[in-house]
Amino acid sequence: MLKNNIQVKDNAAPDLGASLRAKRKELKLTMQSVADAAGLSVGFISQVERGLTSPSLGSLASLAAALDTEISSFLHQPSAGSQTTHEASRLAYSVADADVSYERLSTSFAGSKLHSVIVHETPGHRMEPISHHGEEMFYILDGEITVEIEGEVEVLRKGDSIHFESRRVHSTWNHGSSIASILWCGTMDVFGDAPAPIHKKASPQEVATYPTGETEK
Amino acid sequence: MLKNNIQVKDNAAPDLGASLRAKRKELKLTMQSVADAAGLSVGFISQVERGLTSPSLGSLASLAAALDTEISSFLHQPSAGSQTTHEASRLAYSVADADVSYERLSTSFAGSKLHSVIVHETPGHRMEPISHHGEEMFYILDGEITVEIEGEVEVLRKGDSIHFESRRVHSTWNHGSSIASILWCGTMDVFGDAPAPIHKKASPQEVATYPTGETEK
DNA sequence: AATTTATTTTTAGTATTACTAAAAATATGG
DNA sequence: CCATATTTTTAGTAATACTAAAAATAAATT
Repeated sequence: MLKNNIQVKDNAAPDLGASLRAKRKELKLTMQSVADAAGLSVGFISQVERGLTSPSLGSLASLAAALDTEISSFLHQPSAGSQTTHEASRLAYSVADADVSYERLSTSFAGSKLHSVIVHETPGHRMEPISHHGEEMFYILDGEITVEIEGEVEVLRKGDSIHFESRRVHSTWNHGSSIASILWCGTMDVFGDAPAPIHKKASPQEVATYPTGETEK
Repeated sequence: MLKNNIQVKDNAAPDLGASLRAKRKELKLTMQSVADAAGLSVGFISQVERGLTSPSLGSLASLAAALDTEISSFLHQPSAGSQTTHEASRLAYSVADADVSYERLSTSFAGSKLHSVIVHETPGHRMEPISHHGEEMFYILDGEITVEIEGEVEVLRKGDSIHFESRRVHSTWNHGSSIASILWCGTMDVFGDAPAPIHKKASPQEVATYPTGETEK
């Protein structure tokens, strides 16, 4: 008997079970209820949460749905991607605080309407909700962020993008543990080369509160 | 015998197989090579890519690794009317020839002026000189290209960018030995959602890189 | 054209494991 | 304490993930 098949085992998701459990606890749900909601058995939930077994994609999808969470949230991977930063000679400058730095990409010429910049955001940093004219696009070069547009929350990871009208109230949050680099492209003049009033209507508690003292690891 | 378990089936990921295939094609890899890299069999790859079976999480992880992509990229859930695109769930389509493929990033809504797309260019390929209205920006995600703008020649490598008025005659050339991936962003409607004639020839037939006549199940 | 050779699809079968149901264990609390 | 809710364990099966090899298709070569 040849036994040359490689054991990939639970290499898939480091602590998928733990994540599922954490989420369930966060929602204060019982195994029974999520089992029902997902059409699975309690015992199985227990096994999955403790990593004794790995759910199928279908079950994981049901599980994620029962927990009202995106399936990919449970599958963080140590990203084997390369990241050579040889984009030399671009000076990064920070405005206001040191949590964010910018690398300007676009130039400005007469009548230019297109602006682009790479934004580096430190872990935990939030971009306050804002609304203005024009439209914009993000492309995640590295790391991951949470984007909220008029209540809709999306998680963007490396390679993902989003395109929307700037007038819709939007905010971002680097929920990850590493710096997020976002390639921003839009029609609004973010550099102030031309007068462009940023209508900042940041209401105090308009945004959902993320940190509830949860001990995230 | 009770048969009350609901068939969630391939509800997990709408077109996970298609995504995997698209990514493989994009990297110009053969089933054999990814099978080897992932420690799986060719036949199985075939089955997975056509949605005949669903890989386990472990296998999916191996597969993602073999394709140098984050696992979550393949598991994007259909969220309500989002304008988000996720890597690998974006289907690349090629126009005219197979030397170039595109991954559309931007959507189009009323009055949208911003368009973005990722362009993959094979080594040696040239983009013919062109001039049109608007402005545009390149950002090199991978590989390197030579850009010529009104006689001025520039070499752009990973992480570099360029921004210019589209009316200036411009052309690009992948002088490197690997596929160049360029994030393109501009004000011209390259997708034809609105009337904007590009250098398009008489063949508006967009040939998907997929097998013609996919047998949908 | 044929005849290679590479690449993908199909087929059939097995070994793995995802999953269940029910019983033990552990906690919760009145 | 007792009663109930919740989680863990156990044992077994039904499903399917996966393989190996053959058939089919496509792509080169002569």
